[in-house]
Amino acid sequence: MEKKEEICEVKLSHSDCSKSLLPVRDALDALNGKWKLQIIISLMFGNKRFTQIAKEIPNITDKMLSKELRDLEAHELVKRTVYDSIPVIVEYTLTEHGRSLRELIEVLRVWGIKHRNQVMGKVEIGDTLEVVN
Amino acid sequence: MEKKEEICEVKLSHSDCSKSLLPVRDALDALNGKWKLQIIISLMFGNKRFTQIAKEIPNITDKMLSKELRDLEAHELVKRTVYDSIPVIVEYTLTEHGRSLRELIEVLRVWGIKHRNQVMGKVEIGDTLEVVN
DNA sequence: TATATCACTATCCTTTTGTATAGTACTTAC
DNA sequence: GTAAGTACTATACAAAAGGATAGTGATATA
Repeated sequence: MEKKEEICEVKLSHSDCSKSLLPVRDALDALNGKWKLQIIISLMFGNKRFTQIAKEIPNITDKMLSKELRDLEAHELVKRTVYDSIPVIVEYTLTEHGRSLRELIEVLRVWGIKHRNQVMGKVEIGDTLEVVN
Repeated sequence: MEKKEEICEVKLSHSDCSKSLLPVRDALDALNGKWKLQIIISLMFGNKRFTQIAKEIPNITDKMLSKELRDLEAHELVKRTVYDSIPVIVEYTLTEHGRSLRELIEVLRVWGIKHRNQVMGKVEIGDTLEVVN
């Protein structure tokens, strides 16, 4: 009978947890990898053309930018517009859905600053370290 | 002279944008991949032991869980405690710093639901699709 | 004519991520 | 004594992500 109670407890916790896991998984599927959020940030600051974005984001290669923009388009976060002027101009803009990531990015940015101060200041992790105080 | 103005505009925007990019990059470095946030969510719901976490998160393998827990420990988000009882019990808990991700996860969860409703309902993307309405 | 820009694509390679399967040393349950 | 659970590690492999470099066809600039 102890066993039965335990199962109930586990099931409840498991079910609650799953309810959180699924949407977070969905979000991560759309925003995965090193570059997507950085591209979205760049577009929030008004960048629009391929080469501009490439210059804005340190170390991104053309190949990655091209691939990630295609992914973001498929997820309806970014819109690609081709103007058939001479020469042809390709413009990238955020969709309404893409702009709705503003809050998430803000929270991530604030947490990132905290993380850098609390953890990265002490020990060198990765390659983006700059000396703190 | 048009050129000079343009350079100023780009520089300003670039500098502002970089200020956002760096912390977000820091955050992504600590939280990257498919599993870290899911593990943290699982620990927020009170799970603590290796096998429990493994059961809680769909499709994670022992190898990945083991690796990601080590990464999270290195970033001071998770604490690993060994009790030398018989048999030995290993407990994983969130650190204060790990718990500070609660808001981020909540925002991500809410956005994930919105994303599922707005985008994933229409077209099949990935393997987590369930029929909407 | 030579160089540069734009918006990419192609190729090759390495690293990381993820899967599958098995095994270990211990203990508890049946 | 057999099976199952705990907390992993080891091995082998496939797939995806990411990096480096070069090239393309257009046009614009010097």
